[in-house]
Amino acid sequence: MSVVQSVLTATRVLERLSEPGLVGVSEIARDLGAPKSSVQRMLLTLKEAGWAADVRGETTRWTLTPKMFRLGQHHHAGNGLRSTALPVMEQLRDATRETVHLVVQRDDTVVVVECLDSPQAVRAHVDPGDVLPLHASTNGRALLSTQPEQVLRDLISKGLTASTPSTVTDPAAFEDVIRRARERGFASGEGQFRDGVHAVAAPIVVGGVGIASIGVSTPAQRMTPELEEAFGQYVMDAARTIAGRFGEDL
Amino acid sequence: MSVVQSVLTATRVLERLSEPGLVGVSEIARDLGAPKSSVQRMLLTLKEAGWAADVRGETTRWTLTPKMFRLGQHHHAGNGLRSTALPVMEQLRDATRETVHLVVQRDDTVVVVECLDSPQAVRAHVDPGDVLPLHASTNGRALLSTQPEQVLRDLISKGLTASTPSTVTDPAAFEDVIRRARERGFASGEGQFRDGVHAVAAPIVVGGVGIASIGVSTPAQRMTPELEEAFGQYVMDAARTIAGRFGEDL
DNA sequence: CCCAAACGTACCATCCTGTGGAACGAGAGG
DNA sequence: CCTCTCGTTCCACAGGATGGTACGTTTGGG
Repeated sequence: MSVVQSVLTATRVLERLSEPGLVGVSEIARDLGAPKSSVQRMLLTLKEAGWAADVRGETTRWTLTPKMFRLGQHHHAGNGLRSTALPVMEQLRDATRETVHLVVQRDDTVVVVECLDSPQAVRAHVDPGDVLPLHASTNGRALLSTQPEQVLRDLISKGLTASTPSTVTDPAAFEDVIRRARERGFASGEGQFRDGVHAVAAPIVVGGVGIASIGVSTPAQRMTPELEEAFGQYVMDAARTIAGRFGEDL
Repeated sequence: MSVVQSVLTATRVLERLSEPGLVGVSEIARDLGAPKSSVQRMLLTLKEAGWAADVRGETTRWTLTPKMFRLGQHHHAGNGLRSTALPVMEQLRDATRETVHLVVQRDDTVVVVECLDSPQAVRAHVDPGDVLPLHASTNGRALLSTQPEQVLRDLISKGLTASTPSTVTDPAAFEDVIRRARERGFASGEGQFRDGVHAVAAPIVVGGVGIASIGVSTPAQRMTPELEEAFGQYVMDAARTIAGRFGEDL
């Protein structure tokens, strides 16, 4: 089995970098028993790829960027989480008799991980793998509501494109939407991404980080303020349950 | 700036793998615009290095191992956590007037991330970077108490080596120690790693995973059962505070 | 005060390693 | 039966990765 040597080296460097504290080129080289120049090149490469960052002081030290953390969380969210979430999603679907979906964030979008269809004839649906805009999907807003103000501002400054005539694109109005979601603990919206669909969603928060979101979608005509509130409680419960169970499998 | 090409490819493959769902060689190759054979070799390499795993069914699919998640957590714990923990550690030191330290786990050991010395003349001390055995340090036991039984059994089956005459090495006795720590919410021990040092420690649990441990070490002669109980409450409070604040920085 | 050692960085000839096209066997589907 | 796609293997070539070496600084011991 032939294997790419430099990648093996790269992984060893990454492992070393994951250790607490900042390290210099020479120290890594010593630990790995590799030539300094090779390690130096490796670090520059990893920096280029966005995995390592150099902290330039009197002497250059290296550390990992949050990329590893993000990718790890992201993967875990999409895979480990799916099996954890499924039973809860089934409960939620049976309780609401509406379509239930689970999404994770990817950059400025959300990716649908799983979708359980409502048993009713008229129902909302998205396919696993579908990509929705972060700002124009209820699940995306639920995720946004867990994130620092700065992230929100960055997103807004990129411009909020409309997916339907109802999509909220005004910065101030959008901030209100997110603020409301923070207060209630769940997000809600009608026709933001697709006309005629009303959704309610809550973020799944693990370790203070919103790693995924679970939501319920209904045809807009079936939705009432009372139902919205009730579904809100349901999705929050479901999100908490999933978050609680999640992470027990290392 | 010269850069290792293959590593750039590797990172692109890893990023693709972090997406939810399993993927095949061809799909990755298509997404990346790279030759199938290159991707295939890359995947074998990543498997060899422990980052990717192949799920062999009728058609081979690939996914990430938990390695990325673990390294990411580990790094975050050692760095992001340090700044989060410092103020809490200072409080804890001032409240107890004893040495306070923060450790993270690495395999079957714990690594000291930070140590704030007691203001008293006679005091315990460890240096940041010091490596202690998981089973013979109170912080290690605190971490162990958060982990599945299987991990505990694995550790015991490797044999518990004694660091001092007092180190608990008997499997049954050790299981009792961990069980006690689970019940109380913190671990306590005297002279397990160094004679004359009595420590109390609580795990910092984020998302169900014990990512670090915070402890108080005193010279054994200063310790009393009442103090142990009081310090236990202190470290648990500190651990909870840190866990709560942690993770808010993406 | 100077020398030695350790740091991060840069260069470059050599050689080895990664490349990617091509081909294979196996299934799936029409 | 043919075709398309899957994962997998092979190999000659070429170009990139290698690591010894050297340089400019900074530290700290003598």
